[in-house]
Amino acid sequence: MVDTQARAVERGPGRPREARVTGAALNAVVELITEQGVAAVTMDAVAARAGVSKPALYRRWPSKQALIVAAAETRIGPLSVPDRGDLRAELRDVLSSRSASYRLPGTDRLLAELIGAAARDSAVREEYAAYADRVTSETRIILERAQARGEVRPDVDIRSAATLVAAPLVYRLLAERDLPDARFVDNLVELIVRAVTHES
Amino acid sequence: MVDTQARAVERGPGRPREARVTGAALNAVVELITEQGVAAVTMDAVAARAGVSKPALYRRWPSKQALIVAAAETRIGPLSVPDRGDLRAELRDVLSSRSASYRLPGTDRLLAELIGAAARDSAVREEYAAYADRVTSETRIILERAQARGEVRPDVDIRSAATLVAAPLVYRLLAERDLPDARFVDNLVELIVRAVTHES
DNA sequence: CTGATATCGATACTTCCGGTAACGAATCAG
DNA sequence: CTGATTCGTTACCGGAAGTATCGATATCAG
Repeated sequence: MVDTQARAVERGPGRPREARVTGAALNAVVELITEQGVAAVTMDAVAARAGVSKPALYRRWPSKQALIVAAAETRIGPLSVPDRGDLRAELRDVLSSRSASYRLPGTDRLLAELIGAAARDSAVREEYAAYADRVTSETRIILERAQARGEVRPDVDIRSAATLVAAPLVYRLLAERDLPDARFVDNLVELIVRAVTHES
Repeated sequence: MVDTQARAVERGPGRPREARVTGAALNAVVELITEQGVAAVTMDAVAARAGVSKPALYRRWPSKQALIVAAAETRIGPLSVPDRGDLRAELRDVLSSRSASYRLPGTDRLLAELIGAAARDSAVREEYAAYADRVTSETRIILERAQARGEVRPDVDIRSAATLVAAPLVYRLLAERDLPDARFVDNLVELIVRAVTHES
């Protein structure tokens, strides 16, 4: 990840890492988790599926959990949030995009495993926190822009509101064990807009 | 849990289960997870800490994950929701109570492990789904009562709104890695009330 | 071209942990 | 008393995470 890119740039001595290995491994994780569930994701299975040796995996990621975090990031990365000058439209954009990611098969298990891994290992936890922050920052940006425009009431606490926007999709997926569909997104947008703006 | 109570009532032949074992095991799980983290919760460690044998654990819970689910339920069980005739007050009640539970040390790790375990094992998943449903039902009840009173707009979708209420606390705890404090609860209550009622 | 370095795949290994089996002792119902 | 089920103790099995070592290969510095 960061390590890989840095090494690819600085180009120290020795045989360079084969680019094929990294991609194949991340793919294998997603495939295994989608087809057979989290329990099937063993390092041996990932190595076999990717056509790669186990030590090659450990040269790239310090643990299985770190590998899973990296795989998750290929699925649910940060989004770009174009400024459309309209809170409702931007909320609909970001929530629709994210709910589409969440509806991909296997994403629920990937996310659940991510949370579990973060609880286990402190190194993974920090990486996960940074990732989560990156993911939620766009929501915060949308709200801040709208507040600057006067569309969002000045007394609204942006951080609380950002949590209110980001949380329901994940909760619907992981706690309520259901897919966040378009109707749910519509309902959320209306509720949130009413919560943070001056509309009646 | 259910199994234990049923057996304690029907009283079949044979040596009865020692009540001490169940409680000591659940305590040990919470203590271990709080003091040393999830990784320290091995069945051997739980047995040792509880002064109990490993087979005694497996006579009560079919797997380690089931044991953790049971331990979690002792921490974050369902709440009673007295009808106070006022949406804002009832929301404040339920969110304050729940955020107090979440602030107990170790609850974050317990919850994260719960989600991870649900992703791994289908039996645990169903048990967890039932538990989650129990937990969120009170929120739904509050909203339905308020809608019947006319306090909540008739066009509000109760299920979506219930998710909007239940999700932020957990999200703040697990994704944003921060404790849901009283100020956050206040902010949420105001945002949600504005979202679902006729107030401007 | 040469030597140093770091990768590759393959294999074997250690270690830890979840879960089970087998025991004798204890405690109930009938 | 008899049969059933629990208890704790101990030992064991199997799987999976992570490491070590190997010869072979690829790149860089000089």
